[in-house]
Amino acid sequence: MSIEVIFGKVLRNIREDKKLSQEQLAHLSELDRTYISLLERGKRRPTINTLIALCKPLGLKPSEFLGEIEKELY
Amino acid sequence: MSIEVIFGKVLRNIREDKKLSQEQLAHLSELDRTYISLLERGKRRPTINTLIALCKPLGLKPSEFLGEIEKELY
DNA sequence: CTGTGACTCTAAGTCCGTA
DNA sequence: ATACGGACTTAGAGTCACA
Repeated sequence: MSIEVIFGKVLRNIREDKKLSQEQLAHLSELDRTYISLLERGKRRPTINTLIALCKPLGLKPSEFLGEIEKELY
Repeated sequence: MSIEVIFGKVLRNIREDKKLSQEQLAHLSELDRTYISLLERGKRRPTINTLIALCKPLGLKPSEFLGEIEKELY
């Protein structure tokens, strides 16, 4: 599975765990609502800056987020 | 300090620890030599795909790489 | 071996909307 | 609340010649 699809699945899992809507996460991370949707569906490859912006309101470290992705990669 | 500048410093540190030239790392990660240079000077914000491509030949996990960045951020 | 400017092309990311 | 599409602006991907 591609990196971006795995990224999207991890993002969705974490977001739903935190009981946040895409709209709420978009507002908190200062990103667009439709862009969060694109990311979760594996349609975009975020920059590390975007990753860090997303992690802040989700309450976990970027390294922890990537750790989740690595579980699927290797 | 901006994320991309920190990223560049971390990348350079790790690369030099591994005794690799930019040219060697470029070849191993299948990226362009001048692009490595841009990254190390903080002129680009890499996607997570680029980060993962760089980590493979450097022999560390992307999450470990981001851990180094977090040390400077927080 | 590396920095840099210039360049093209592609994708990131936004904003409007509809269902 | 989310998926999806179109149109759009900005910035990264990727390369080259030259210092």
